[in-house]
Amino acid sequence: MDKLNLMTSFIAVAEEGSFTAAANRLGKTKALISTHISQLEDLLNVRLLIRSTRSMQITSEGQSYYEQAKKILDDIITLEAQLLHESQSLVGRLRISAPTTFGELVLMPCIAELTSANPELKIELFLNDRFVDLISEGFDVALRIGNLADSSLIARPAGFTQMLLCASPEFIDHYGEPESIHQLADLPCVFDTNHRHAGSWSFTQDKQVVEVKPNITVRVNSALASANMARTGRVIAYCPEFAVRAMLEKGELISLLPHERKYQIPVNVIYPHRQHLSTRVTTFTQHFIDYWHRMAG
Amino acid sequence: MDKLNLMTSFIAVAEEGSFTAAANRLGKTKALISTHISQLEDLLNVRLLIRSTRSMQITSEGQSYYEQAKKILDDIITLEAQLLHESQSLVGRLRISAPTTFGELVLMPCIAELTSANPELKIELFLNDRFVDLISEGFDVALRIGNLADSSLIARPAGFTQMLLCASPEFIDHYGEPESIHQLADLPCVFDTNHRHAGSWSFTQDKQVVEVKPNITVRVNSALASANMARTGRVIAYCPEFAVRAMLEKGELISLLPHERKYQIPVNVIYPHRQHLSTRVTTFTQHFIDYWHRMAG
DNA sequence: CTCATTGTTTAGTATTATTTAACAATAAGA
DNA sequence: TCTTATTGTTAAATAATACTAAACAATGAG
Repeated sequence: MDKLNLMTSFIAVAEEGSFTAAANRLGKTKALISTHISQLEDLLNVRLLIRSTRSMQITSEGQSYYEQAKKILDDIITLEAQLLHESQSLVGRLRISAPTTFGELVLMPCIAELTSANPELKIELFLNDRFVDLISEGFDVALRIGNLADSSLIARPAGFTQMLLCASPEFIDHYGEPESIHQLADLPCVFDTNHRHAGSWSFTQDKQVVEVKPNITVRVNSALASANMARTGRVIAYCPEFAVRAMLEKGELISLLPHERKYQIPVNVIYPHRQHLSTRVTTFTQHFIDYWHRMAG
Repeated sequence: MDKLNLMTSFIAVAEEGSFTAAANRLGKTKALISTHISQLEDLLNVRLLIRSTRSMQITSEGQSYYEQAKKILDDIITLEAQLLHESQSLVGRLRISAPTTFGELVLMPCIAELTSANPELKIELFLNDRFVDLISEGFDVALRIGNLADSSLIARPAGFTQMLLCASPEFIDHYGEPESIHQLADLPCVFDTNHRHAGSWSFTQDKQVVEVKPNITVRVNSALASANMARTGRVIAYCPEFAVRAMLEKGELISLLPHERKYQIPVNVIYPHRQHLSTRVTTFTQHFIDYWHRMAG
């Protein structure tokens, strides 16, 4: 038995002063109102209304129940409205998980735009290159670079990042510019261990993926660290474009074999469910995708 | 859909941290808890819990909903407990309707006992010899002397009052003591118009009711007034015992034909319904009935 | 006195609540 | 790595209830 329904019926009767009027107000039959009041009285074990077929009078218990029951129904309406507002406006906390270098170089300016436009939005960004359990660590959303493992999580594709082979001008002066990816087996290379395939780099040739095993002299679990390593002039690095963009623009690194079709890796926004997404999550996602297209395009 | 049920399930899940534990606590199946949470989320259009099959985490919306929903359920429990206490303890108002003379002579001492034992009980006593509509005038209880009209009201028999033929010693000195009720047709009488049968008095002889038409010289709508009239020595009165008891004890009036079986009229306590009587009503009723038996017996 | 209207009751129907059982996902233990 | 036990979800079946329609008794208005 739906107690809130009974309370609603009783409040209508108390305010209208009649079962029939209350039934009309609620769009129900008077028979239903009658059983509702009886049920409520049985439930509370208290007489709420003294009634004959023609006249009715509220008891003193009924009066005090009316006042407080009305307040409770009001509280529920207020709670629901407030909750909807909370989820549909850009206030409150948004916990984001992202890979370290990606977060440092790409996400910080993107988030800066969002927070300056929405000062009540509180972002908590956790940068970590290991795979994080969104649910148990309570993340609202995560960014993932690379192909996704099978999972119950929901992915929204945001685009791609280009992998680039890079070396410094000094490196090229010393070793000459390679003319084929197969020369990488003979040239000193730094390897970003965040990549899936341990010890090999992937390239796209004629829409086919080609794996090459470079001559690895240094391994490090950071794309930015591998780019900085290449900048010293000792090694070639294979980095996502966002990690080396600034260095390429300054001439500190040069993109090797630029006419080769390099490997593209997907960028995804991940969330742990599909329904009832808060506006915080959807707004962040859309803003990031826009930002990413501006940067890449 | 019973919203309070959904809220209860959600609160259990939030506190137990698991659907299965919540189901055990509520004595329901986990399947039900699962659908309850889904329904609540659909209803509110807000994600309350982020969950996989093994781990779960409350959202920030879920947290704020939990806190306020818990408060609302508490409010309902408090309201119901308070209401029950209000109806089951002797505090508050009790509106009583009673015939005038009966109230003045019998009820006042009876009520005095009750209120001195229960100082928080507030009695409102309305004395009136016309028939009062309990419901539209908001009476909790009424006392009725005499046979009841058909009605939807509930009657609880309290006993009887004896009708007595009375005259003063002066009257007897002057007219002599009558030897039969049939002499009343020739003796001056005062008639209490509160009686049902206009112009005749009823007696019981051999378990048969006998009607006698007295010689009415005065009519008045008050038993006490008719007793006081008899005390002047001019007339015979036919009064309920409670109206003349004090005068009989003082010798101001004498009961005529005491060996005749006089007419008994019922005393009833009336209330407008049968269920969910407040303790105020049942306590008053029981106390009155006890009091009445002490007086009569 | 009749008539219209009230709240109640009952029986029937529509809707919802709940369970059972099968399922996919996953953490723990061997 | 595989098995096992446990989690939350889902679908189908059933139990429970909400609701309505219609007939009813009570009563105030005209």
